[in-house]
Amino acid sequence: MAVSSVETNAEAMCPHRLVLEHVTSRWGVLVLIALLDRSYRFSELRREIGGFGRGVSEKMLTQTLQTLERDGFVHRDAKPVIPPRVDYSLTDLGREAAEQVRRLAVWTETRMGAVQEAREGYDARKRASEQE
Amino acid sequence: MAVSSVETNAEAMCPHRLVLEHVTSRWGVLVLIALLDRSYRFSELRREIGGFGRGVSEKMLTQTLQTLERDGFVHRDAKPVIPPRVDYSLTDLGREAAEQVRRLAVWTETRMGAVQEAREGYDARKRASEQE
DNA sequence: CGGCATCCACACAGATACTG
DNA sequence: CAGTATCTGTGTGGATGCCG
Repeated sequence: MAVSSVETNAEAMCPHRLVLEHVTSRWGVLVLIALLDRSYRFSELRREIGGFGRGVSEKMLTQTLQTLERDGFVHRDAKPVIPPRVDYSLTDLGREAAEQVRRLAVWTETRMGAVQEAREGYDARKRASEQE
Repeated sequence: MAVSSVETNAEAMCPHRLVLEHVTSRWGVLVLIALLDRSYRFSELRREIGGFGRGVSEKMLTQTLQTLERDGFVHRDAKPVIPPRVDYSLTDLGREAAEQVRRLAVWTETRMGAVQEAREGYDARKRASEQE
């Protein structure tokens, strides 16, 4: 069973581009950054990531974690207890990736002002040309 | 008109997370990296990105470029000639982002071996547990 | 609790056809 | 050439039910 059909189709692509897509995927980014702080349990992680606005669905988080685990970025520690307890953490490989991703995220935050400004200019120019 | 409805819905999110999604989006990543080398024309960029496997659809490239332009990462230079000629290049802001993204892409390439290894282990363990 | 399987709705990606 | 408009397949994600 393939993780998802989009990947099955893309199996012919250069493999590193696929890994890059996993790391930069919508939820992959957030999972990696969260796990950089500490290990998380499944539901904990879900709350952390979806702490505001829209959250991850259970299905998407599962899928994201499985993909990242398969690529060797995330370690899954399932403890055979009742009730079940599963902890997710970064591997060394995953930590390297996560640090790069976090750097990008931090940069984004510091540059938000410039982005906002650019958007206002863009929108203004667009409005002006529409009602000429 | 919003760029896309997913963004309209996410308008309530922390804005920097949206920008991060633009930068790390499927085609955004590739566009930024390509433009780091030099400026490209529309079709040129399309060929460069889809040079193998699957490419970008015209629509998605348009959409990606418009989003990145609005965020102030990409500069669009449309020359009023026949036939039309439009050149895309990075702004200073976009160059900063693109360099981060490229670093991540390069890291991914150098680490492909480890990822492949991790995957084989994962798949082997999975097969073993399935047919127990 | 931490999943997996299924169904369903819908947004999005992509192909196609068309325009300035 | 560089788009826009439109249509359709598919991926995404919610809801639900079930299991270890």
